[in-house]
Amino acid sequence: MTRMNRLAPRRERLRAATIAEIKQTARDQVADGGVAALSLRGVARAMGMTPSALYRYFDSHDVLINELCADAFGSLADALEAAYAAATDDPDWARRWLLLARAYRRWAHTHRTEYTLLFGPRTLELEKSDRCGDEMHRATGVLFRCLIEGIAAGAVDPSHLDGQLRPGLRAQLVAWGVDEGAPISPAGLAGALIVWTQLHGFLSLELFGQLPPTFDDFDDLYDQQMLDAIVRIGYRHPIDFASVTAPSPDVEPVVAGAATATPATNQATA
Amino acid sequence: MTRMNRLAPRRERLRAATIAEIKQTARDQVADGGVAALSLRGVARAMGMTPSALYRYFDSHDVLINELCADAFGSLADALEAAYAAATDDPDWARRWLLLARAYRRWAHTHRTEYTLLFGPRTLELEKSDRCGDEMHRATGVLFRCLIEGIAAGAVDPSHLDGQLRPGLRAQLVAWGVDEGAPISPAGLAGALIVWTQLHGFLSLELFGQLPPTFDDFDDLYDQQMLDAIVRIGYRHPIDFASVTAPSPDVEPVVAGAATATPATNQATA
DNA sequence: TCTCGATAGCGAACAGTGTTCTCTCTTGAG
DNA sequence: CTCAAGAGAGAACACTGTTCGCTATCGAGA
Repeated sequence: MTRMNRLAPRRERLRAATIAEIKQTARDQVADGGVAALSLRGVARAMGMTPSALYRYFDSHDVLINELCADAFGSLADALEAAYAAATDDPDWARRWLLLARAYRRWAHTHRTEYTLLFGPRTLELEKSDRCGDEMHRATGVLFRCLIEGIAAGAVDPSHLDGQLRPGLRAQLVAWGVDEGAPISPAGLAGALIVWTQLHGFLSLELFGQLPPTFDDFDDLYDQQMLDAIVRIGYRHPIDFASVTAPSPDVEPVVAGAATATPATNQATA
Repeated sequence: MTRMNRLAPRRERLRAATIAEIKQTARDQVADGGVAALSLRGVARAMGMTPSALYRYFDSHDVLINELCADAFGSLADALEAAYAAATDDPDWARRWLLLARAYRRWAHTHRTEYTLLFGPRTLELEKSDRCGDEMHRATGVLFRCLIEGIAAGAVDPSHLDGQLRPGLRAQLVAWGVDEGAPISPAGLAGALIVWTQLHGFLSLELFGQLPPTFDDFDDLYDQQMLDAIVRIGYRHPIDFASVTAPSPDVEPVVAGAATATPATNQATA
């Protein structure tokens, strides 16, 4: 352990670089052809390696995929955190929410293959406390944080949902809130779940091609649903749907600029 | 062509039976192990056949899967149509909607593997006007019919959504309505899309294990979201959330009794 | 009743896959 | 300078989808 601090990392750096290259090659392979087209032999071939050599870095085909999932969730979480951070100075909470929701959708669009990887059916069981689950939790956490802050700041008042909660459901919500350490009423949690469900449902339908095919553009429909959703859970101020959606939705550099924030995950956004 | 009407079908009957057996065996194989576990060789092995013999009935592995998807959509559509038909005598439209929504969820639960098959990412491109797409359209059609009838009957008044529709979005909605032949306002279509998105989003999250894991039961949460959704799009009458959800949700035989309606698809529900 | 074309099925083969061995070379630390 | 740890190669095994050629059987027309 003399000057190992400098030299020992040498080998580990090479190893990390190889891992990164494998992952990137795998992502490319997934990009054209879907998850089913990801083959270890193909990755090895593209890298000029032997298939067996890959097993020095990944125990199996499935753990590679799992690792890609975790990276993708991390990338999504980074994008959302950056978008939310960039929007904190906006005094209009509805607009903050819309920017965050748009950031989510933009990530889903620019990382289509990763999105299908994440939100398609889980073919392989990922054990709890996995890195994959942690990163997912981090991503959804940003959404819930935004909603909770809106409620806490008084911009949203979900108390009218109270009457919808049967005793059993209320108890479940309370337990969940305690588990998450979220200082928020059961009605607020129910409202957050409504919005999260709406957002996820829309993107799932859109990206898997199950929205009306006659549409040639779902931007406005998405904005409308995301704003209506917060109205529904008790956003107190009137929203001018025409003006708030006016700024062209595809120029916002919110996500793009944040992709390289943490080097650990920016490979997934390349 | 003498009495071919009687005898020629003999061979075709055998062929149809073999096709049915192949599909059923394939479904079983998918049931434990996911889509990835469906192998033609495995099916052939289980049937005491040669892999190559299967190609007399299905051109390829992907075609088989596509056929299973179409069957599954057909089964879902049957279940929804039966549930909706069974609920038409209920004078309370909200309750009709809830029964239909529950039927959807029950189908998703009892046909978990089919559900993941249908709403996971499309690995293989299904060309338009495919039987798969037709059956899907039939299934979603029931949902939209219910919503449209609620609006037409005056139980739902979505006109407050009108202010949310920017001109471009309104035009798209109108065009879609014309394409579907749905005599309904753009606001009504937007409302129907909101509800459909909410329903799909919930089931997608629930069945793919992305709702809060601390919950031990999502029945009440589902009912709450489905009822809140119709309130949101303008259901005019007050809903007693406590009483309408009171009847135990898992005794309703709506779907089960209807599964054998059409022999063409009941194999998928077996 | 006999014959003939269509059909079902078999068996071998090819190319591809994940995975596991063993064996060799290089590299970095003592 | 030595030597263990790591990286990689290469062969092999069991499996996959798919194709091709062969052989029975079956049903319809003569």
